[in-house]
Amino acid sequence: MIVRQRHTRQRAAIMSALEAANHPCTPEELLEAAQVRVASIGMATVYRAIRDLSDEGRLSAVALPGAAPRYELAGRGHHHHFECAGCRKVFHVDGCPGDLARLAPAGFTLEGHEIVLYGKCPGCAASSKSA
Amino acid sequence: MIVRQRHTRQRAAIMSALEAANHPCTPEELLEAAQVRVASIGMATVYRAIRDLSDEGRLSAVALPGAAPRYELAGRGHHHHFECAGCRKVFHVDGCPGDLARLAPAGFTLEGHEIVLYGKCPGCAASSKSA
DNA sequence: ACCATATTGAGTACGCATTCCCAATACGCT
DNA sequence: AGCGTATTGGGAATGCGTACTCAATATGGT
Repeated sequence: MIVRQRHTRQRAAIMSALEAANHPCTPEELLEAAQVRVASIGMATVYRAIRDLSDEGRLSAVALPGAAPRYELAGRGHHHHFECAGCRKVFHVDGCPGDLARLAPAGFTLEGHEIVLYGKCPGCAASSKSA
Repeated sequence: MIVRQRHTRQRAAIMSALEAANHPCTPEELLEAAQVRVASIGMATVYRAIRDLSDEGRLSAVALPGAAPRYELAGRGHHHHFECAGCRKVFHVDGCPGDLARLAPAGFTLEGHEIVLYGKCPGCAASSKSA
């Protein structure tokens, strides 16, 4: 018989870190969050988990302009992201303006789109006021 | 007297390559295009020109998700971009849906946004049909 | 509990884009 | 034309994110 994949504390720690965070995380963020549960966990394990979980379709990558990719739980449906200019954290945005096809120049076939909002998250907006 | 900056064939070649291309270019693209005019030009010069011209405000960087930054002539006003899934070239998109503030979650301050369209440019749409 | 083997952790290696280094060269003011 | 100096070219060096190596360990079916 072929053993495909084992359930390890490390992978569980990474998945629950991602669930708890509720926002797309960098590998670095995942490492720190997972270390709370499994102190000895290393970067290589985080990257392997990201690769394997992505292959299984349980994780999806979020590419952002000029930033390292983040990872979020898959199955959230079409949505976009908000990057805070203060803490650089990335949050989910549930709406979509739709109807972007009219923006595409003539002759271009539109297959998809990405929208990224920039600004301050509630925490950073508050601290920049008090500063 | 302080000599600030000299006009060199290299910098002129890079600027005119950018004007001729009429789309945001990678440093690599700029190198190749500039080599048509100044055969001996090297990457270091391209990167220096990008830095200096950006500092002067004549060039602006275009960051795209999961792709190396492109550079375009500054002063084009608010616009977005279209990345071809075939040739990976990036094109200008002149419209903007506007009114993205309502997408931002409650408590978030919106300061800017980026929209990237994906699909096929006219050339790649044609070649994928014939293939 | 045993054992075959998938997984881990730490360091090392890698790929890529970008910058540095420095002697040779080109610019442009006089 | 002469000269001081900014610029060039190209190879080497850097920084960063990510993948590999391999001995030690943990997992889970029996």
